[in-house]
Amino acid sequence: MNFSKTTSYSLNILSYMANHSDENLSADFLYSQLGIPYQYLRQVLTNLSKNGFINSSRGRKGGFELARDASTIFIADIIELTEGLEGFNKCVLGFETCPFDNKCAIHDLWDESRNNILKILKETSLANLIIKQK
Amino acid sequence: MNFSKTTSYSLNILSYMANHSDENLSADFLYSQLGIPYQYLRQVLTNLSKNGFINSSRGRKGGFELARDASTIFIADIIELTEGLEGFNKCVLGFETCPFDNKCAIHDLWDESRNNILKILKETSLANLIIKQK
DNA sequence: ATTAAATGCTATATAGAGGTATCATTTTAT
DNA sequence: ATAAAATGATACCTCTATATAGCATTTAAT
Ligand code: SF4
Ligand code: SF4
Repeated sequence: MNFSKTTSYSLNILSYMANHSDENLSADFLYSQLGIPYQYLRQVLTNLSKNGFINSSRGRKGGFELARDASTIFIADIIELTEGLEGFNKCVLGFETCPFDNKCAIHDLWDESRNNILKILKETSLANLIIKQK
Repeated sequence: MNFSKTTSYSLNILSYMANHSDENLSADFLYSQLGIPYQYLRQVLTNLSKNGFINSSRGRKGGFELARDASTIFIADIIELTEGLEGFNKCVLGFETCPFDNKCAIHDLWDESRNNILKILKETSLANLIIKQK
């Protein structure tokens, strides 16, 4: 009942970048700032780059930066990339076909909570996120 | 962002049992009713048995049944056993130490949603769950 | 007593997420 | 030109959740 590490890493990286826009950040530097294992960090950066969240520049003085304005990148977009949002559409009890006649006692309550969360994820951008960052 | 299969299987099994209390259900029969891989089902049943959720009887006509009244077994108890509830206490972005000065824009909203879910899980018993079962 | 039907136990296999290691390529500083 | 500092690409390792297999033990029916 949590996002994957890859998702968390991605959110971590992007929110950091949003707070340091206009700066070109190398994997080496990001490694020193965030606690993400270096080689895995590299892979995540490649993934974010290939999918249009960040731009990369090679060679000495190369690095990464946000590809678009932080206000246009939403948390849900990132999660969609890293692990998908399908989980939010599944039965909480994990049933493929619901065995209950109408609905079980938990169905609607769960649905509501889940929709609340989805709403948050879809409406919160990286720009919203960093407003109060140190 | 979902419960583990083991959690879902456990919930599946126990809610079925709650709806068939007083009946002694064999692994073989449960296998025919629920879609859980047989050998894994056996392991999950053993786990539930060892942890006091169900009682087992061996030999011919053996099987499993709820160890206590369905109204005393809460969803949260089951999840606590199978995967723990620690996930509900973690930062949504997966940060070990929060990099934000006060809170990020998502913190409180997330907290609220998460508490709602926890509340549901803690207040809903197997008895509540099956009220409308087929 | 014997057999069949059940759980108890435990070893092993599989798949996927997470993590590591290397070499190739590009760019900049000297 | 050469070396250094960076990303691109890819192969492999490891760990855990999930799944499979088989033998041991218990109980009930005959
Ligand atoms: S009613 Fe309950 S069991 Fe059925 S799909 Fe909804 S949450 Fe799942
Ligand atoms: S403020 Fe945001 S980043 Fe910090 S702990 Fe809360 S959710 Fe995580």
